[in-house]
Amino acid sequence: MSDKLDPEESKPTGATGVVSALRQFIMEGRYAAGERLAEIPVAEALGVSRTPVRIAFRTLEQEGLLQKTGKRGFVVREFSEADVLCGIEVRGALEGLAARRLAERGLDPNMRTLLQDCLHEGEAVLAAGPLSSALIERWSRLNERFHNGIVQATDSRVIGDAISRNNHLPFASADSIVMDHNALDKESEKIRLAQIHHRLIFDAIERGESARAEMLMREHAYIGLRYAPLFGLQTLPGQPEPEPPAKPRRKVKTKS
Amino acid sequence: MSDKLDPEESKPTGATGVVSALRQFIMEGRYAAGERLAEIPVAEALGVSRTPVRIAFRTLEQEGLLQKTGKRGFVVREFSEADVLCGIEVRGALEGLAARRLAERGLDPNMRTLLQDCLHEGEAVLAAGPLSSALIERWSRLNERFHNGIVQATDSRVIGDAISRNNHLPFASADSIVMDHNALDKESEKIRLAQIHHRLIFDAIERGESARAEMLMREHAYIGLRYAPLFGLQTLPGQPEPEPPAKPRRKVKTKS
DNA sequence: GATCCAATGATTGGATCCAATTTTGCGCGA
DNA sequence: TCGCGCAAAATTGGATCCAATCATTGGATC
Repeated sequence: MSDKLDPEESKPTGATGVVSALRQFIMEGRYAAGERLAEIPVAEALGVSRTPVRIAFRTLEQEGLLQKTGKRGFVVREFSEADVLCGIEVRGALEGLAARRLAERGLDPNMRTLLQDCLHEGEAVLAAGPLSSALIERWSRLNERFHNGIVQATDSRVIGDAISRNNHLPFASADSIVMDHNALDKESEKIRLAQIHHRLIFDAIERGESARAEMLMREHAYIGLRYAPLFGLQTLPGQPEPEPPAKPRRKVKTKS
Repeated sequence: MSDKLDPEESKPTGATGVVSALRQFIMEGRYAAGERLAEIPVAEALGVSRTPVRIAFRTLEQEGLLQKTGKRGFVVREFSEADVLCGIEVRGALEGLAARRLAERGLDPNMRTLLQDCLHEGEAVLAAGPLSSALIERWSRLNERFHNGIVQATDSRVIGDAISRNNHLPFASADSIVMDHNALDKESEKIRLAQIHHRLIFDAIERGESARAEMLMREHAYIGLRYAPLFGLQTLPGQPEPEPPAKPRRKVKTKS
């Protein structure tokens, strides 16, 4: 409750609290990419002892946000544009796998109604007039339920765990689609398209069209990145590069 | 050096040593699936203090080998047959993604020679007469180099990290193909087929046939599991189930 | 006899202390 | 002036100690 955004006063509760506090600090840029993190300063900044910080460092290393540097210490990992694309493609591959399996094994009634609820909720959001922050919040929740639902409908936690770990990367989660609250009209187009994707994915799953379900889900993952230029949106909030039109950068031709 | 398999005498060096020791204990079944692990007994068994054990528990939890139980303590996670299949499919999806990207972006000369070396080495292993444990070891190494090479040729560590994390599951790594040292003739057939897969994958990558490279890599992942009955081998070493011939277990039909 | 409450034991989480290793800084010599 | 080496400080890893919380068992009461 008290670990919101107080500068130096928030004592995170427990080691998990330290992990989430550090995650937040890294995402906010308070610990810049490439910066070295030592245990003692971080412990003092958070008002805890070194022990939970040490555990948190290892956890964040496994999550991929920190990186061992040489023999001693950790640095905040920096992510390139290629990393962002890879993270999104990994999510597409894994969620696509889940969708395919679901299409092959069939949808149980509970999951069917859950997904349909998400579709109806999506229609409601789109019908509710011009996009607002509250509507984005509603969309975000239903989007999360839709994606989580498909993943959890798998009969094993293995895929879900892999997706969760990938989602620890700050840009790779399905919830990081809508960003620009200043271009709501353009974001609205993106949500409209995402809703169409959801309908098509549900439809393909229900019909048992597993290959189509997989491919639609993989394409759906690109919606936050590759679709942005379609609507006059920037790819990444911080970086102004709108997308080089065509990069035929094949490094080496097959020597025939 | 000293942490091999001495019952109660091996002091693992460092926290990472504790992690690998526990991993080994879990794989060997010394800590059975579902068994609860407490810090103090494990620390005493390993001859270290509780601190590295605590860190190791968190690490193994992230890796998926341990699981929080209620409010207190960890249990060794148990994996179903569905989990095994999922782990293999996840690897196929991710390595397939890597192969596709590699086919699309082109192969740089170093990687090309590395992969070709693996192919030549594979031919040499197959030409070296009847399969032996030493040859299996050679195959295992080249197989690892081949798979790692394709993954690391990606221009981002994100896919490789995801695969590494998946490979922490004891059954999901590409190196867990060959198991049965008592049916070497049959395993030899599997290696022969895997070598063909490798050649085809390399060929598809080199020709830029990205979709084909991806699909071949995904299929290749099944070789340890789905291909076993083809050669009269058991699917899993411990479990005698050779594969139910056909399971049309679609749970719910689409109500048309 | 059963159920609920309390007390004690067990176990985990955090803090501090100690040792080991690495890094940095300063001085001396070439 | 540059490089090498030694020493000191900083930082990390491990061990132990203390507090807090959860579980189990025993007793008492209904």
